[in-house]
Amino acid sequence: MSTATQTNPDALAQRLADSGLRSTPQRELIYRVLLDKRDHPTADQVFTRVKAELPGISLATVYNCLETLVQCGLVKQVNLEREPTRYCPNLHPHAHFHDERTGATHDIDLPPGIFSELRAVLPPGYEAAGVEITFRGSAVADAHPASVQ
Amino acid sequence: MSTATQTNPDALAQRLADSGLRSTPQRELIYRVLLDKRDHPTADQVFTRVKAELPGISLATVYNCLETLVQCGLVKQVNLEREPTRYCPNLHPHAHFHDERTGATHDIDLPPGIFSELRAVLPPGYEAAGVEITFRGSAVADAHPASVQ
DNA sequence: CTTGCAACTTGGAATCATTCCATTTTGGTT
DNA sequence: AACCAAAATGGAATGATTCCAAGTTGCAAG
Repeated sequence: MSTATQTNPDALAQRLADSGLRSTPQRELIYRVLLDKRDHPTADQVFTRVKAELPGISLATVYNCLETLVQCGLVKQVNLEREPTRYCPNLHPHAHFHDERTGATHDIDLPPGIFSELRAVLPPGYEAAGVEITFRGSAVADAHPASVQ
Repeated sequence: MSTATQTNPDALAQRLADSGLRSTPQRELIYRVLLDKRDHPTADQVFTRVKAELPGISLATVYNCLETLVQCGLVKQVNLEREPTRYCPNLHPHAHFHDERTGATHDIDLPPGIFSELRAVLPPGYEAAGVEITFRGSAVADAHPASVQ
């Protein structure tokens, strides 16, 4: 597996360099925080977590860094309804399951074939660069402990 | 086909009554405007269109009425990224295609089987009440004139 | 009818995530 | 060691949406 699809702390410096961007303590910390607890935090939640280690950081910087990570392709934005944007370092193709009872968002791994099946439903002339699949419902406790928010 | 899944102007009074709500000129007009031009307008766009016929209406009322129509089940909200919410009177199960070049949103009819296929990818313990599928890409002009925005 | 009143509408203020901006700081080069 | 573009910072601005308090209206009961 190439660094491009991995989600490890060291991928950051490489990715930044590839894009002609600098590695900064703020960017490194924010990326580390995202990898550390993969519960799809909002910018504000990231801000809170990051302040514990770097009290002087500003919310604007958190937004800036998250944006940078998204540009680099190391992090994906997840938008559910009109709620604040959430950030996800899982680069594998996956869907999201929004548990309406708990408010948690779980990652759902997808079988490789599903995307071609979905593209097949598009009428001629439609070229899809990406598909986003979001389930909404409720899940039994601890089905996927790692992705509970 | 029952009134419940139709999208015609007369379904409104019935649906409102069923929910113990009143039929008002504002609600009727807003619903009519949505049926009239199915281009997934924002609340603001609905406001503009509705003012032409009812100049005294307020934006707050437009939000209120749209919310009421959503509650009744006659209209669905469509959220794309962080953009303003759009409103859609198409009650048939369908996906959305967001054309990044034009900004337009097209409805994509889905074959009936697709939902069970998608539910099949959920791990045990996950109960999906709904699925939302959004494509992002570009489409050739006039592929679906009726749903171009 | 007409009265009563809860439901509805209205305009303006408030909210809140996010972006913008002007200024200061910093990483890395010459 | 000086330089400078890139980055960080705090605070103001933005924009969609919601909230609120006051005025209006649909309609059911008398």
